[in-house]
Amino acid sequence: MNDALSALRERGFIKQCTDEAALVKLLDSEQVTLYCGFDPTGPSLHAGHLIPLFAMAHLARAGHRPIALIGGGTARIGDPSGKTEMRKMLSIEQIKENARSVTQQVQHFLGLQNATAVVVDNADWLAELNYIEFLRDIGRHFSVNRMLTFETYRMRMETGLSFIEFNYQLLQAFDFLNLFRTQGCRLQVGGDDQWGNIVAGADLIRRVEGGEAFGLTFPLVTRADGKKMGKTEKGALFLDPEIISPYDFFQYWRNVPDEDVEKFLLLYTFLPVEQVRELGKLKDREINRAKELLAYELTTLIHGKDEAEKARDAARAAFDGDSGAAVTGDTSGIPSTELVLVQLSDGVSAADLFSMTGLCASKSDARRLITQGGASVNGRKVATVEEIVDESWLEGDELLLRAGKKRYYRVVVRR
RNA sequence: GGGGAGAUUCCCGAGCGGUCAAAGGGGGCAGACUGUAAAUCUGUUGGCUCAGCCUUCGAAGGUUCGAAUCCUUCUCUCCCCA
Repeated sequence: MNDALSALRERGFIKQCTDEAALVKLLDSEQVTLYCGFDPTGPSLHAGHLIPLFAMAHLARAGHRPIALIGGGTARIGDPSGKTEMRKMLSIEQIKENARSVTQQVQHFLGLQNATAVVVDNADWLAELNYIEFLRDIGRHFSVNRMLTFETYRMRMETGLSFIEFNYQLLQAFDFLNLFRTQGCRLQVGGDDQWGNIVAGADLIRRVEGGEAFGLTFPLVTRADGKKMGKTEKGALFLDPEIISPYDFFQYWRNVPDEDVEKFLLLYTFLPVEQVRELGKLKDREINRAKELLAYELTTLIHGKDEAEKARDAARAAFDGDSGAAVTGDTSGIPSTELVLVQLSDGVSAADLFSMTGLCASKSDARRLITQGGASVNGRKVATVEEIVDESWLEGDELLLRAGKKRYYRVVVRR
């Protein structure tokens, strides 16, 4: 379990640490229990959660004991960190449902790394808190003056901050204290936006228990092209295959900017550092090999080897040939819907087909695409808005719709 | 509690009785160029049964031949005072 921290540092995981020298010593001398929180504010984890997940996996591999804390309680409050306005409140039912799926995803990911996936939900202790007791025991340790100097709150002094959000930090600090007491948890890790909350927890432990606890944050990952990390045209890059298909997930990573490939390989795969450095040296079109590997490795971790191979093969089939030519090869990884043959025999307008598959948001959108010459079916360009697609367009049992250069969708005909 | 300002299409932000589906920018999408990259240039950006029609300018009413623009009430936000 030596050098767990330097390994993380080498891969680019470390942004801030409360007392690095002491933490190194601790990590080198014993098995450390650590935790990271995941608020179930959405139906699924997304790309932004990958950094803490990977970090926990690395620490687990080094012999330490990670706990994933699902914020079923804190999600009822809403974390103001890094947000310019209050997000809308989720219903308790919604949070519970989110917590279920998030728990599963965390367990799945950490399970693959043979990490003993301890998962706890802070609703178990926060939901029952007694307000008066909490204020007396915990609240008195927090200085409003000091909290107001934190960037998080200062920023919100402009736009407004409600009392409910102002309390978030106390609850998260209490979580840390609670895990310190019940699990012997000594370290909390999280995104850098959590720095204030994490430090507040470590402080609370020192004040209440006189114990020493540590905090460690990860950098906010950015993309070289300035686009928001993990954002797709459909929204966040969720890990749930029902929301983002493995193919689209694969494509996101396959299309990352050149400058980011090395950084992402270090953060989002377990490939050895030396190998990543070699891959990072690739130039021009060669760098695409590194991008493909990044996409393949990560898709394998999230969706499994089969899905990753299908996605990779489908992407190769769709993009390796001459653009404009009909696609040959195994495209089964590309998302698809079914169409009954009878419907096709009667002919379907191309605009309908494109909006039906979700490649275009609306029929007007499809018309626009066709007018601008960006629509094709099985390599055959849709020339006019009036174009009708019928059986003569079929290639085997399939219509491979292409919108623009990169977006594909399959329509499989059922006979 | 009192006084002031404001709520516009994905975002920012013009418009202040008809010529407004609403300037400009950002973002998105498409085309050219390419390496499924970046940069650049061009086009496009509410919906539909698309040379026409329908629904949008916080919500509900009202005035008018006609409203995003005027009036009333309501909801919310920000600022100043307490």
